[in-house]
Amino acid sequence: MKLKEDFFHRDCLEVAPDLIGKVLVRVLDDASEIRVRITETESYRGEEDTACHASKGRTPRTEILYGDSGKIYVYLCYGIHWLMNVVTGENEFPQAVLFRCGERFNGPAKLTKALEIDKSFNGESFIENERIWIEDDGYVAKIKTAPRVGINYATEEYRVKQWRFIDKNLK
DNA sequence: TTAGTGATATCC
DNA sequence: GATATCACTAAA
Repeated sequence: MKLKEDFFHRDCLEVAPDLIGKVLVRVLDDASEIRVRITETESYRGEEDTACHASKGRTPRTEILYGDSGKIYVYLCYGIHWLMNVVTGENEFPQAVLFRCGERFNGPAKLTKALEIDKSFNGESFIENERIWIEDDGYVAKIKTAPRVGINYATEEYRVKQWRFIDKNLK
């Protein structure tokens, strides 16, 4: 069953753990299909979250975070790596969930590389998309939380937040 | 531990 | 126009 907009139209702190165990389906240009179970996500929530890209205000890049839930936010990190997020929650409230890790893949950039994600996906949606979507196959994950990683620039208050979600059954 | 890489934001 | 920054990876 494909996830609909309802699923994404909630607070990212609800969506992120719910995405654990879901299946990310990607159809490549040659029509081959890749299915990856999501094992790790992180929430980035609001302008007051100093780890969130939107914390410095609304810019052309972060504009999408203020937009419709279910949209894909892809951005280039360190000049090499594409990281993929999905926008969640209400319009005008910038928040997103980062896909950090999937089954067989450790690391957000390996994930996007394997799935051949690039900036052409930025602004696309997971809802009613022919190239990429997310399915619920009934698998129920055991969720464990942890502090987010790679956000040393954030303030102490937000560095310690347990906004990283991992499937305890794997790892 | 460090180099590589390039879009973005921020400073002229 | 210039430069500092960055939610990473691979090689050593």
